[in-house]
Amino acid sequence: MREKRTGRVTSVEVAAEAGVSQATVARTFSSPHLVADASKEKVRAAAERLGYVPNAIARSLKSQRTNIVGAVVPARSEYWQHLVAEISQQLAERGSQLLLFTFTKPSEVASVVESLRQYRVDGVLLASSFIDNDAVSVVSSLGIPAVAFNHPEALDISGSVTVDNEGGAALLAEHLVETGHRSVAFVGGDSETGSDRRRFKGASTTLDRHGIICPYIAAGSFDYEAGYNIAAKLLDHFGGAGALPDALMVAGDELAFGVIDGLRANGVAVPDDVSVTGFDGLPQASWAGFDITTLVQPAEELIRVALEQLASPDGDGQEHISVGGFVRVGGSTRRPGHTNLNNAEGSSQ
Amino acid sequence: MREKRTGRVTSVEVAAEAGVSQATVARTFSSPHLVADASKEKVRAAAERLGYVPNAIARSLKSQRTNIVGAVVPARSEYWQHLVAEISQQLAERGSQLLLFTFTKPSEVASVVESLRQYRVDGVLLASSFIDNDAVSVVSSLGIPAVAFNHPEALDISGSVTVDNEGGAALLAEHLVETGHRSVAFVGGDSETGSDRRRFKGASTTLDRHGIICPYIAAGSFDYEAGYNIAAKLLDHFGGAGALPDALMVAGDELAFGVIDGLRANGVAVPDDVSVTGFDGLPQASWAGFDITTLVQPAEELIRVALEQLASPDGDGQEHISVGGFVRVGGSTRRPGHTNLNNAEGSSQ
DNA sequence: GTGAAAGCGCTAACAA
DNA sequence: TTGTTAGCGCTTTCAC
Repeated sequence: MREKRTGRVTSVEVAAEAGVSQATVARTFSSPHLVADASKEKVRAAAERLGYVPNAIARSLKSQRTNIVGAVVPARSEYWQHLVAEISQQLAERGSQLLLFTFTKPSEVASVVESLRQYRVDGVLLASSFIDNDAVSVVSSLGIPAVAFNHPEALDISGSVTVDNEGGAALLAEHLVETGHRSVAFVGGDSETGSDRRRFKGASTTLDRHGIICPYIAAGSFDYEAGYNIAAKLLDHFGGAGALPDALMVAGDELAFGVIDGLRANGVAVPDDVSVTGFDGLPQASWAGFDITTLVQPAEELIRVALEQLASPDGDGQEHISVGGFVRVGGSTRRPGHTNLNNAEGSSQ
Repeated sequence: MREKRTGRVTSVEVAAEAGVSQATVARTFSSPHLVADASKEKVRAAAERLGYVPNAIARSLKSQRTNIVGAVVPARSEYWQHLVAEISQQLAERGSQLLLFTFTKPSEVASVVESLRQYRVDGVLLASSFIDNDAVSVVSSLGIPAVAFNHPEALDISGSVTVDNEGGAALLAEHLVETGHRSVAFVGGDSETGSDRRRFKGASTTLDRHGIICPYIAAGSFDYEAGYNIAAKLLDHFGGAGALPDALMVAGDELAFGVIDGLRANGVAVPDDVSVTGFDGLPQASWAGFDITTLVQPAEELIRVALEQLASPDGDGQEHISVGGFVRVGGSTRRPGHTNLNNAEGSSQ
């Protein structure tokens, strides 16, 4: 018959039970090295008997550190779901907790920020491709360290960590050129976002250097639906499957999934009629059904760098870090030697 | 030149600035109806001027409510990523925050529980198909309300909310029978989990009633990889594509994605050679590439019920609620009139 | 309607 | 090494 009075056991009660002062109990749990082994033993035993657990809320109030990091991310994004898993894991390793906020419309971000302030989180990770600069500046004006993810525009507002969008897109473009693609179009997500612009820039600049002009076509957003819907329009635009460019560079993996499915639904073969590349390196990108050539963002490293920036002696760490990704070659793009390039005769339809 | 001293403005300072007592400031933010309009006005203005935000940590310490709900979920699961988005949204509507914990191995759950205790969350949502009863009982012995998700076995330990696994699988089985399928095999995920067992039970019982014996084949886990890998073994087991049953009922959507991709990689056409059903109703299940027939779990309702249970006057709400799902018919199963049933001659390979 | 005062459970000087 | 003593910033009686 243990008498674990569910929940509200305090250090005072443990102290009484153990026959020591409350301070000794506190120290046993927060700085054990300051307590004699004998006392520690008594305290631990008493705590065990009573079912005592230190109250992190009280600790936070006193120490001004919550060990909680907030993250503000879009609710329905394969990319962010992927990152959240990584964030959560790394935070756990560092002994911190993740307070997660999701939004479906950027306008919801404002109220989220309010909660973040109230909870005095130690830092905030912002999915800021989708968050306007106003929100970012509000967050960092709170005095809580913030790091914007994929949003180097946040200059002078907060730190930021970004995959090298421009460089990554350039790598993909190079790969396409090397594998014999001579005409390429870029399918963007949300042209308001920096990621989209930079990826297009990296792609078009590189292709331009090879004498290829790369048009930008907007899908409107980064989700599957948008990709699926743009596929038919793409066919219209180019005048049929036979007239498609050699390759489509799509701004994000999830969007690319939609583009591929949309094309296939319209009888276009990928990669035989057209090669498709993605961007992100999601786990699903490696699934056999898609198996897309994509730029893999080093998620583990990105998050690690971001968390280090949050933890760094506050304020000055206003750095803007860019991390390189690498190309993963999948089956959604043709290899050299592959025939069937549309430019020749037009084999399909 | 506002003088928002980033962060640490307290109600005392606001009180001084507004020329009222600290208590009035506090009331203005926590129970405004107790404060005269005139005072409220002064306080609000002063707060605005100073950039004051109530400290939720202090509030929690005093009020013994954190307005934080914890969720413990597997890190890499499409299903749980889907639910987390929903949980987060609904919590926001209720003015609560989500403290998210992920685990890759069930053994990690223990340490998570420790954090949960320390943070005195108001309640915990447990992804307990993957969590052993020990962990569940530890959580609920904390005195914090817990609700187990898809784990009705948690009887007498905590409340639970579950989709009607057995009934759902039965619906799918009925659908298969109605659409002319005469031989069916069940591909399970983790046979240790209740969801898996119940789904198989619902399927096999129903099929049995129609004179169909349904073998159980274990993929080992619920992820894509497991599904992909089991496909080849399935072919071995049955002796080639032509010998496959009319339909495969797969225990979860993500697993089904893998099975389908694996089958296709082996030259098996879905649904022409074999129909495949899933279970969960993930957004990806509707993607054109898969478009699977599946049992849709009413996520919104499941979460709503779970949160209500957490919020209910504590303790007694030890209910075990089951919510029905519905069949979404996709293109991964054959319709009546469709030819090509293997049983006839064996058309493929 | 408002203020004074007593904590919530802990941490962190400071003494002993 | 341990105990004593202030608070951290808020909520909430209890008077006025």
